[in-house]
Order: sequence, then structure tokens, then C-alpha cells
Amino acid sequence: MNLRQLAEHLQLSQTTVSRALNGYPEVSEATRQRVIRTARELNYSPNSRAKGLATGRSMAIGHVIPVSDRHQMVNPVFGDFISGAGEVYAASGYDMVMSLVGEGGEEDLYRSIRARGNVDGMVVHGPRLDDGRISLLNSLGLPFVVHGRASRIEEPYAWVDSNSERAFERATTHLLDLGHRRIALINGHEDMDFAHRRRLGYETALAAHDVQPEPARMCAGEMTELFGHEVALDLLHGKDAPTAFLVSSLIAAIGVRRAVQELGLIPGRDVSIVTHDDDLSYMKNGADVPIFTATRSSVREAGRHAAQMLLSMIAAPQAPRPTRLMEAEFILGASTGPAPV
Amino acid sequence: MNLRQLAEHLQLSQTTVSRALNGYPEVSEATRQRVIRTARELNYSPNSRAKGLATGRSMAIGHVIPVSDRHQMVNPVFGDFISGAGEVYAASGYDMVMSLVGEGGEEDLYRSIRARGNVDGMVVHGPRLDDGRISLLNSLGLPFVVHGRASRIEEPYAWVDSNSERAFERATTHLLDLGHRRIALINGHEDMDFAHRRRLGYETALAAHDVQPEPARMCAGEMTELFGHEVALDLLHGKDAPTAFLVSSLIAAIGVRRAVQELGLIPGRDVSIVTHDDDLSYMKNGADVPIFTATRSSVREAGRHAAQMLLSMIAAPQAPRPTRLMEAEFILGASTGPAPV
DNA sequence: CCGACCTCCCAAAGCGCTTTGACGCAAACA
DNA sequence: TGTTTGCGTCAAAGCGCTTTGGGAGGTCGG
Repeated sequence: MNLRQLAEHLQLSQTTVSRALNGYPEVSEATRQRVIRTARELNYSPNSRAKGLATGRSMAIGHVIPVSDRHQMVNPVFGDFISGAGEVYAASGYDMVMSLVGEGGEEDLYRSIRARGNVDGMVVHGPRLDDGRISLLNSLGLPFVVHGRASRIEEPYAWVDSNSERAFERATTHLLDLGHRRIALINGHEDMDFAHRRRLGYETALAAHDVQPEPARMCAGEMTELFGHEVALDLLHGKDAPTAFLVSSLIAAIGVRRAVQELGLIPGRDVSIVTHDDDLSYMKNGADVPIFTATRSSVREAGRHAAQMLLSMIAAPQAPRPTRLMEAEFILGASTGPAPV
Repeated sequence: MNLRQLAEHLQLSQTTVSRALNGYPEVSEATRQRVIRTARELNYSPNSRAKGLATGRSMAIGHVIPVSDRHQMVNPVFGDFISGAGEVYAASGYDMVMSLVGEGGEEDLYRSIRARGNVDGMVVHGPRLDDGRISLLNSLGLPFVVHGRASRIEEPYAWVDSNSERAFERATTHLLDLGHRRIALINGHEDMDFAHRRRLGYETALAAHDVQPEPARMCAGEMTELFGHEVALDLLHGKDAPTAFLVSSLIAAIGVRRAVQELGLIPGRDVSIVTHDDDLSYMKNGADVPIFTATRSSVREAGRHAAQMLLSMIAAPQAPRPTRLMEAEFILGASTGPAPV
């Protein structure tokens, strides 16, 4: 069923049918109702390729997912982000198209997406400190929103981010206030901007309390349960073992807890753990009493914001690029307590 | 840069340029090379909408993600499945388009996707026992592959699934062989086909050892850490507490372990835990010695298979619908041991 | 040396939609 | 009665590509 057939069926021209369906005023209300009703009955939806070709818009948003070659790992945060964004797209009639790309292939992929013209805008995931994608996309002239920021990039771009620096500063301060001095940081790869900022927050808080940051107590890696476990075990076995851990993801924190428990220690009494919690739908940090003391920021909400910002940019291309900084909550849970004497 | 401009630039007709780029034999090798080189230099990629309109194919695969209204939960397995499938799509020049849908809206969404014609095939996620989507899609005549099966559906369809029944039968048998008799099952929602099959496997093994299944020891819910924890705590507090748990997901198993440890019990000694492990990239079940004894089946690999099957169906629509049953490995880890006396 | 046959290329139609410019017609005005 | 004004509708162009049906020009066999 295409427009021509529908028009024939209705004994109207294609123009009139098209205008009726798209809400143009030049068509009488009676005709419009008749057209809409018949379209529904015959289960007609305009072919999106043809429509896109005619209008020059594709009604789709692209997400490029970087897949690390090292560990073939997909960021676990991804599903929830997508789900928040997808909600918004669905409500506005946009599709979401996803491309995977290994390290290195990114630039070509962005160019090709732009040239093929199959999206009206893009969301950029996992920005690095001086991420080249931003100036590339700016030069391509395709609207985009970055989930996160790139500290070393000066040019303007739209982004939505949670305030990692502030969150980790607060978390560290909390531990310091509890008397902890040997606080380990288990961070994501620090070429990722968010990880960099978290470390900054951590160091700022230490400095404010005149505590020397100790490189041996700071490590960075892929945020898996195993990594958390391995690193925590190492640190706890070493001399001057930390009395507290600041961990960059709930999943890694679970690994840390496992290590702590394996050594017969009790989280929240012998060793304190604070984690960042992305508020993932399948990985909640406790019901009434949170398992972990945590800085919490919903990644699903970030997805919603990013999508909304992008759609508004597409609607008003000349407007200044929006940005949005989300503050994380600080949640007191069962995994922290005063430093042991 | 479009085809016409490129052709003008090359002093050739659009036809010739198109044929050169698409590998048709009617064009001399010299011309082809010249065209390809220039296209690359000028960063030309054909507009995918126009191409799709002309060819009638959209070079895209649709994934519909059901989002449960109850918990707004995205299946954590999703990211890895997508990543496996996306790999295959990328290699074949396909895009992946994703739509979210709440419960109820599914039928309309499938119809609309079909009518708008913006995908060449679909992957169906999370099939239920008698999932109506299958006959709907069959009637729509759009190639599709189901990730999982629908036990109560007789008509033919393509699927890829792991052998849940067999896996859980083996797991249960293993526990029985270790002397366990009170084995709890913590399952996913049992209107989901895979969960149904897992329970079947569990019951089969019990029956083979003349053990009465005890309804109070079987529960089903959303596979979160919290659910695992809550249910395990309940069961362990009750009378005739189970000596072993069979858990449907690693994340829930982590909750079970937390419950066990909170009670001062030791997993693998006082209480045994076997889990299903989807081999997620960010949630590995241990490095050398697995943390949990588990049935393991890679969901990323399932994604790869599904994508490959779908592409082959699109290439050869008349061929019989392929199916693929993946056997799960049984991994001995540190979380199981003989039943305490 | 001529017709047959490749080889290499081209003009134009068509995919299904939107949108421009125009036109018939009734009502309203002079 | 003749002219204007909207309203409702239409035919046709165009979006960027593929593909059909030729058609030059060179090569080859007879």
C-alpha cells in the first residue's frame, strides 16, 4: 500500500492525501478525516526512505558505540542510556540507529554516516580528554550531543554530563571526615574524560585535607568485577593497606567487596567502600538501605536529556549549543564507617 | 557531493559511475579504478535513502527492545547481544535500528516498521511461551530471527537459542550428585520461554532422582541483584532451608552470595550456588578459577549467529528457516561442594 | 571490405514521497 | 452581471539513486 494506491482508492490526488496526512491547512476537515480513517483501515504508513528523500530528513538519530579491541567490552551503562534516549525518540517519531566501531575506525565511520545521510543527528559516547571526534563532527556540520565532556577541547559543542569531579570530591571528603587517610581509588581508564575528572575530584579533596596522594593507591582499568577484585586484593595484601576504597562503578565495587570478604574483613567496619552508581535498571544499589555508600547519577536520565537536547538542536539549528551538568546525589549506605584505629 | 556531481566531475554519465562503484562488469577496469579513486578523494558515499528507494532494500536490521513497564528494566544481556550482532552487520554493510516499546504497543510497532519499510529484517527479543509476535511477523512477510524460542508456537520460524533445559538439568543433576536434596530455583519470569525451559530441566533432574519438587523453593522474578538477595535471605531464614541454589543469572547469583555471606555462611561449603552465566563482557565469572559453578553460554555469540542467520535469510528468502541450538558449557567453580551433613 | 559482435558508455524511466505553482469553482463583492 | 477572493484540489517537478534498453565505436571473422 503506497500513497498512489491510497489516493486512487480515495479518488483524490496524491497531493491532497499527503497534505491531509501531514496536517496542512489547505485541505478541508471532512476530507482530512476521511483520508486519515482510510489510511488507518488500509494500514498505510508512508515509506520512510521515500519520505526522507523528499524531505531531506531521515527521522533517525545515530549512536556510535565504541568497542574496545582489548576486551571486546561493551559499556554496561549503554543499555540504560539507550533506553532513556529511545523513550524520547519514540515519542517524537525518531528511529535510533546504532553502529559499532572498533578503535581507529571512528573517523571514517562518522564521515560515512554523514555522507550517506541516514541520520539527522548523532550522540557521541565515551569522550576522551581531547577527543578528535568533536572537531570532526563540528566540521561535518551534523548536529550532535556528547555524553560526557572532553576537558581539552575548547570549541563549543553540546553535551550532557554528570558532575564527576564534584561527586568524587564529596565522596573522598566523606571518607576523610570518617578518619580514613589511606584511600584507594579504583578508576576507569583515565584517558576517558569522566575518569580523569573523577581522579581530579579525589585529588582535590585529599589536598584540602593535606593528605599526600599515593600513586600506588590509584589504579585505572576496565571496570569489571574481576578488575575490582584483583586490584583490591593486591592493595589489601600490600603494606599500608588502604582502609577505604573509592570505586568508579558498582560492578567493580562488587569485586572489591568480594576481595574484602575473602580476607575475612567486613565492609563498612574494617574497610569502607564508596562507589559511583549509574542507577542501572538491573543493578540497583539496594532497596531501603543501600548496599554501598555511593554517588548516584542516573544514566538513563542522561540519555533522556541527551535525546531531548539533540531533537531541539535539530529543530532549531541556529540556537546556541545546549549543555547540561547533572549533579550526583550522595547516598549513605552500609559500606562505610569510621576508619579503624 | 552526490552522484550527479561526481559524474560531472569525472565527465562520465551517472550510469557509468554507479556501475563502476557497484562492481558491474559493463565498465572497463581502468574507468572503474578512476571512479573509485575519485569517489574516495571527494569523500562520496551514496545517499542511503535514495539507494534504498531505488533498490527496494534498506540495508538495515531492526531490533525491537521490549521494556517492561513494571520495572523499566532493560535486559542486561542486551548490550552484549547487540554487540555480537552489530559486528556481523558492520561487516556486511548493514545498519542496526533499534526501537523501544512498552508492553502492548508491540503489534502496532511491528506493523508500522513493516509498512514504513525501513528495515530488511528483524530480530525478536525475549519471546514468551506463546508469543503472538511470531505469527504476526510471519504474516507480515518480513524475515526475522527469534533470540530464544516459543514453546507453544507450532508454525515454523528461525531462531537461535541456547539449550536452557539441558543446561539446567545438568546443573541440577550435579547438585543432586553432590548430595543436595533441598535445591532452590531462582528463575526469571516464567512467562518468558527460556525461564520456562530452565524450570523444566530442573524438574526433570529432580524427578530422575526421585526428589519431590517443592513449590516453596521455586521462585521467579526480575533477575536483579536485589531479587536474588531478597529471595535467598527468605529461603535461608525459613525452615528446611535449601542447601543449594540454582540461579538464572550471574547478577542474581551475586545477590544470593551476598545473602549467604550476611548470614555468616560460606558459599561452596555451607551453601552451594550454581548460576547461569551469559558470559557478558563486563561481568565475567572469574579468571582462572570461576567464582561460580555455572552453565555458560555466550550471548554475544548468540547475537552473532542470529545476525548471520538473518542476513542469509535475506539473501535467500526461499530457503527453509534456519534454527540453531547452542549447548551451554558446564563450568565447575568455587561455589559448589558436597551437601553439608 | 562488410556485417556481426563486443566493449564501454549513455539517456531516461522509475522508486514513493513532498511541495510548488496553478486552476476550477463557489461565495462575496462591486 | 462581472470581477474578486478563498477554498479545495490537482499535475508535475524533484529528492539521489539504480536499472532498462539502447547506441556509438572499435574488433573480428568471413
